[in-house]
Amino acid sequence: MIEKVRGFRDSFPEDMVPRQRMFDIMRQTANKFCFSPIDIPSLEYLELYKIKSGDELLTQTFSFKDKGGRELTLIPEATPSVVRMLTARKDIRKPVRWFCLPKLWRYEEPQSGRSREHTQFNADIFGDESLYADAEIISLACATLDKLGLCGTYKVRVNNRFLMEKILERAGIKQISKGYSLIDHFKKISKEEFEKELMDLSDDKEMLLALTELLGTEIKLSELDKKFPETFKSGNEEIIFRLMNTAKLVSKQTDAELVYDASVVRGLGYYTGIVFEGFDIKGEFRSIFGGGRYDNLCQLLSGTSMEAVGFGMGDAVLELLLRRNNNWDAEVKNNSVVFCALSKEAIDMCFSLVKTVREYGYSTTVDTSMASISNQLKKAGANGMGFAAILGPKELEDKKITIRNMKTGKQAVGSFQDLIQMMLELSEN
RNA sequence: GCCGGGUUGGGGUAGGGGUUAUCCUUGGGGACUGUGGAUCCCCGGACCCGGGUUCAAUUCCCGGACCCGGCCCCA
Repeated sequence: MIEKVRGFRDSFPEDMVPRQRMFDIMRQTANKFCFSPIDIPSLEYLELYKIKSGDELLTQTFSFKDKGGRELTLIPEATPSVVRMLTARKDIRKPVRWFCLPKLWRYEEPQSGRSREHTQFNADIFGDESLYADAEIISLACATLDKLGLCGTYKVRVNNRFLMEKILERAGIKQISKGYSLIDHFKKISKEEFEKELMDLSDDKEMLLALTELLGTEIKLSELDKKFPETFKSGNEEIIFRLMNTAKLVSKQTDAELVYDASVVRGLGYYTGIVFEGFDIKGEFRSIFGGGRYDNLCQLLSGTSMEAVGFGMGDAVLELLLRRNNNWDAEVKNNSVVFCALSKEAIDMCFSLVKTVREYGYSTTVDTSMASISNQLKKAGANGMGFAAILGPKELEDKKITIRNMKTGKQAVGSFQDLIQMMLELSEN
């Protein structure tokens, strides 16, 4: 027996059914927001990731040399490929709204909500620098979660990289990237530890105190202009208003709570405006989705300048969340029928009926086991079938068929032609 | 890459230096001779791998693999 590869997961029907339902909702929601589907390759040149990322990322890729000595890698993220595809075409009208559901791979230690292979719902808007694009991206992420039945269980924490830069400068912090790195750890390390490390970055104790205070506070975006500390406000009014207006637009699409949270900086260096993360309100899991504006990345990767804003939503954390909300079941399909054949002749007859039944939108199969009727019905019930169509010597003689609603137990007998009609009638009650 | 805890049939478990390895469940078959998850009967199925200690290891020791969780990182 050969074991499966570390960090990879087998997915059996009981998981794939709810997972497909989740992916279907992602696709449907993206379609409703007029995002077009694309697909990206699973392999790219490692080079594609060297440009924007440090060595850290490269050690966490599944990469190898192909037979021609080229360095390839299973893709660790979607954005570079999407950008490569977009900039390869000069004829695409802006703005561009694209989404995809690629599998991504990361060579790191598996832990809760994170395996070495996962699927990510990825959506971007290119060529639109406006706050409307920011709002649409966040709205799509929220609308998807709402549609999954998660409304009220999550909130979105928002920040803006420009605003943070100004704040760090005002706090006297010169090493901006070190500042971000420390802020990223704000929620993970103790307050004492944090303050100690913060003091190393600047001498302005008063400002650092104000910064620590701000980092520990969540402000509703609708009240940002009133509640934002005066110390950091002047000169940043424009960014604050943009954040507020973005939130106002998002609130037309979702009831999800949007809060300003200075500790959200995202690990990435390449974000250039708004950054955001979706969080489970109970705080049990890692972030549900994350994203932001990255207006400079296209230029870096391809030499073509292009504004962009997008998000990624992994399936692993989402699955944990849906499981916790008891929304991860393989539900009974009312439009499924099993033909219970009780004789050889009946089996033949069943097979000449299934095509029509399928054309009417039902999922159907024939039970050819020739087991007793009670065993066949037992099996049908266990398999969650909506109907059982029973065909035995009795029915064959009369050229009729018995149809049973497996949920209600109600039955009807009629001609083969009436089968669909009988199922419709049995569905109604 | 690092740290902690695990690993007994498909799932959940009991046990334990020498036994036919326990029980539940799932799966397969059958009875109830054409109407459902009941009951009864039968069957299949496991000690993660390698090395060491020992007369003897599934059990003890060491290493590895994998699983769970955490660090790093989060694209």
